[in-house]
Amino acid sequence: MGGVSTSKQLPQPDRGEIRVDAVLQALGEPVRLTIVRALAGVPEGIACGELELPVTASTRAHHLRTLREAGVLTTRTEGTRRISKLRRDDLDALYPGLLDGVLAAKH
Amino acid sequence: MGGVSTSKQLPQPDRGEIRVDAVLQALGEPVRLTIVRALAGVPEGIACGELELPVTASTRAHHLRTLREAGVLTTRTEGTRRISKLRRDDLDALYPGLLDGVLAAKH
DNA sequence: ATCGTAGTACGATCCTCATCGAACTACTTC
DNA sequence: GAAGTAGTTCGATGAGGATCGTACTACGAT
Repeated sequence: MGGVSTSKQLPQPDRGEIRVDAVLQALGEPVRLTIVRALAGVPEGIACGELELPVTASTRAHHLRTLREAGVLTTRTEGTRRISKLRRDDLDALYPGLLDGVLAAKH
Repeated sequence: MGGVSTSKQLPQPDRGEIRVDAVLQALGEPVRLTIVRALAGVPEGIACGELELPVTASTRAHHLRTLREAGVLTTRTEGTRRISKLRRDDLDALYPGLLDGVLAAKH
């Protein structure tokens, strides 16, 4: 087939639409916090399948959707893969220090 | 009676026992976030009754307990009143920037 | 002791949400 | 097209928790 590399951005809130309630609620769930910690170490993003989590694929998809709709991460479709990465710039601009503070936590 | 002013500290986790999951989950609830915002402006603490919230007294007590057990605030009994204040020092030490980031949020 | 005030504890109800399995979509390869 | 792979969506289930009213405790004042 043609060398057209499809790449679509999944729906997500603009920076101005992000609500701190939603962000905190999204981060306040162990599995999702694990995802955020994993993404924090890989600026270029991670495919869903690479994430090692103690839940099934459908639950993982659910958590990624929750994080995306809260404005915590962004997801881009590349072929059959979906690459997610943290919206560091937006979060740091809206809530300076929040993400770093969370990631500084030992346990 | 004698001029003995009773003053008791309600049970709360030590700094080392505070878990980031619990803190984020506690903050990720609109009413509780309102409480935290109110406390942030009054370093000396606020009595439960002073808080103006769209919930009944029992629900307010429930949220204050949740915040206390998560390590977000501390409560001291003074006579018949219970004064709550943010555990700023502990939170800033554990998660530097987190609280400030949350409080920086516009809405 | 009695009453009033401040706040908590308990039990019930209702709603949100984390989880799973199964069915489905989208892309790639053969 | 058929098969395979990556990931989502849907429906059901079960657990957690936000809320309320009522009963209760603790302290202060009369």
